[in-house]
Amino acid sequence: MTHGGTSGPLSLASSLGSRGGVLKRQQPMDSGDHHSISTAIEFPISLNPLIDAPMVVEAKDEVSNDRVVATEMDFFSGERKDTTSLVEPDLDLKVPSLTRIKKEDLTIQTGLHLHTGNTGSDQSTVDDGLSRNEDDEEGKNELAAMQAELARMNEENQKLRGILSQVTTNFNALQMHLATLMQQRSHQSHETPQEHEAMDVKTDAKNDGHGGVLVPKQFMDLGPAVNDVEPSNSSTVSPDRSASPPANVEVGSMGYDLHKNDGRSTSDQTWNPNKALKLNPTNQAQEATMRKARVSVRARSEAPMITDGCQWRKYGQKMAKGNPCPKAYYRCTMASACPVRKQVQRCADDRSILITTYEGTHNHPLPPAAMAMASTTSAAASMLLSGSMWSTDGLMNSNFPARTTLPCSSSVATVSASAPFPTVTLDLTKNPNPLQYQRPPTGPFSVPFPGVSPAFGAPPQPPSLPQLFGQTLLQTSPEMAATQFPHQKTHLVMPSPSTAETVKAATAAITTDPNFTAALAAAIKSIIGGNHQCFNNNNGSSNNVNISNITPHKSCS
DNA sequence: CGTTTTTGACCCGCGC
DNA sequence: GCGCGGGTCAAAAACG
Repeated sequence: MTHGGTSGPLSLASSLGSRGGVLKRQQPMDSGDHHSISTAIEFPISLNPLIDAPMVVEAKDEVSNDRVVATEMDFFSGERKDTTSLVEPDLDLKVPSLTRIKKEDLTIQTGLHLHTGNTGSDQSTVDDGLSRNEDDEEGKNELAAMQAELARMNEENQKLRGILSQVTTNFNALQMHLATLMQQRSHQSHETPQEHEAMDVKTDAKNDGHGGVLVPKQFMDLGPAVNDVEPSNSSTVSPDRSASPPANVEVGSMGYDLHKNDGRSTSDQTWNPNKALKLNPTNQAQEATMRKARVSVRARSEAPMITDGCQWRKYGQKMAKGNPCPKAYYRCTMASACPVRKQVQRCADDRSILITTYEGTHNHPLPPAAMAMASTTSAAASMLLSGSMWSTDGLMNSNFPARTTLPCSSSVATVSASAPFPTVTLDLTKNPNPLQYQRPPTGPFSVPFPGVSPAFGAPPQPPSLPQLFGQTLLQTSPEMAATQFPHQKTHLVMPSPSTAETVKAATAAITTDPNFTAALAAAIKSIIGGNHQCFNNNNGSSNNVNISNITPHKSCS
């Protein structure tokens, strides 16, 4: 199970601040017959209502580092199965079932010295009255110490209850909010279909279990839910790739073939866009266009494929007309029936440029390293959605030139009406002033970034999409726009390079910079947001990418 | 032995 | 209707 939830783990750090770190308290270990017991209670808070994992309170023997006791808490029932009564008999923690507990968010360690009863062979050799009296004295002192410790533990438990109460309150508030949204959705069910779709996106974005990425329900809400009708041969899915989509993720008619059963591997069994389209003929054109919405990434890479954090299976290869390099077709295998595909092809004019085109939206939780792609597809959806605004400006019409720049003064984007599919092209191969993107003193290749390979900077390591796009959230509905402007093609092109080396360095630098991802996302959104704003350097960032001098480029076939 | 890749065949949309 | 090209399927081969 991947942790996450739309809002991510609820940090309890602030609520613990008043304790000044007391929650993480540990007494020094004793030697001999005293074992230091530390109890760690770990709290990850997930808002995913599908997750109902019990909290586990563990007590560890820090001498042997073995787990000696474990307490399992069922938050729903409040039931506790434990052997930790010696440590804290009054522990009575209740957390709603929708709350999940995890390590990183809260660690409560309590040191407790317990007499094991095994005094050791050397101690057993002492057998005079004085020693017994001393032992009695020691025993009383130890008992008093234990009682004091228990009292202190009780006090700490009170504080823990307070924390959990706060967690519960937060959860209830979020649950109320969700219920409100659902209620609003039901109230709007009588409104126009477009409004309904928009509501779907909003609601699902909060409830998709995508580990913080709000992925629009692109291509997913046009058919039966996957938990209503499962593929008949799902048992053939391999274990590591058979992770079912979240139960509330609807895998619609878009490519989900519920009838095919030829014993082939998962994706082959379940994906058949042609059959899927036939399931709902009235939406054929719309769905076809939707699925064709694409995000294309141009990046210099010697590697055969960009590292984007997802698992892919190659299902085809074709020689494309006008390009001596074959085009490879990949399908996401991180979950069964994931509709996401990508095409990888080298540029005919510059073989060092790798063109990766993504299509679709994942129907499963994504690892942090893979969130960028989902964000990218969402960004593409935003682009397409904003096409309506271009349309109102008169940009999108039958006389639209094959390649046109947006009216922004700096040629922010080019739009191609010749493209068969709505495609957003991000060109990361060009850069006029690479030095500005380097990050002294650590340099461009040592920037820590979640999900980024440490070896990223070492050529010929391919750039990774997490570095390229970060984890930006773009919450839009792609359906309408994709159908409205099926021939829309937008290019975001970095300015021209000076040398190959500087371009490589710049690419590596900007793509390792989280600020770049934010800047890029903001740029995309500003383009498509219809306000036609030029990209500005973000004052708050030292490594923002200046993409204001975007120029059209010669696209590779 | 299960999974992935390869690769020729097939399907479909589009233009003529 | 036919041919072309893009995209996908699926059997076989390769791989680990």
